[in-house]
Amino acid sequence: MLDPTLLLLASLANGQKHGYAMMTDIEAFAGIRLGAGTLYGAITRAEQRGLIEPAGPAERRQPYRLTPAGRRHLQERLDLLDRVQRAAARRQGAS
Amino acid sequence: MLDPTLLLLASLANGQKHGYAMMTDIEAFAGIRLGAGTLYGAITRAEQRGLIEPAGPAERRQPYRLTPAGRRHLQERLDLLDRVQRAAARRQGAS
DNA sequence: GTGCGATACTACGTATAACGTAATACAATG
DNA sequence: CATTGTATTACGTTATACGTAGTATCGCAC
Repeated sequence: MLDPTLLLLASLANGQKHGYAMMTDIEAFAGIRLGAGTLYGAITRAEQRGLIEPAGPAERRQPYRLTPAGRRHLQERLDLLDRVQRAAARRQGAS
Repeated sequence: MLDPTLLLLASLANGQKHGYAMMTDIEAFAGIRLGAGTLYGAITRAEQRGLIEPAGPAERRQPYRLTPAGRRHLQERLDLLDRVQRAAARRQGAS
């Protein structure tokens, strides 16, 4: 539907969060409930790609924050999203 | 990256097109070049889901058009995209 | 009229990742 | 002290994104 990675990055744009907090946050701001498998999978991959990083050592829960690369990546995605959304909406409206 | 289905529906919002035309159109308006496998796979699935339908019989090339359901689906996606984009952009800007 | 690139689509195989679910554990609340 | 919410890991399945190769037709140049 919508790239979980984007949702995750968007959630962290706000400040650091741990996985479960991202889950509820994403549900609140996007209306999309990511399952555990989807979310934590995406987190692991985003960390491997250097888009997010652990913020402090893990206890019971592991907070993450955006890296500079992650913030750049998010911005690029958002710009693309905006371009596509506008182009498509123009067509929908007009046709 | 961005759901091929959305791109395909957006491309058809403009008027009916066959596969290859969608490919070049999508590249032009979104800057995303979908490979043959991705595009025609998405077309087949979109047709099965009743989002698009063949516009006339196939000769060498098969044009498709949006169904009403497809147009509705596109609109919903675009609304969602817009909401998420705005929410995330606000966070990026502020934070 | 032949060669060649663009058009148009089909048919693969592979890899990834989305998704659901179950399991675990601790924390808080009644 | 039992139940619900928090927080994460583990795992199997399935869908699908993606690339590539193959086929065929078309149009244009030479």
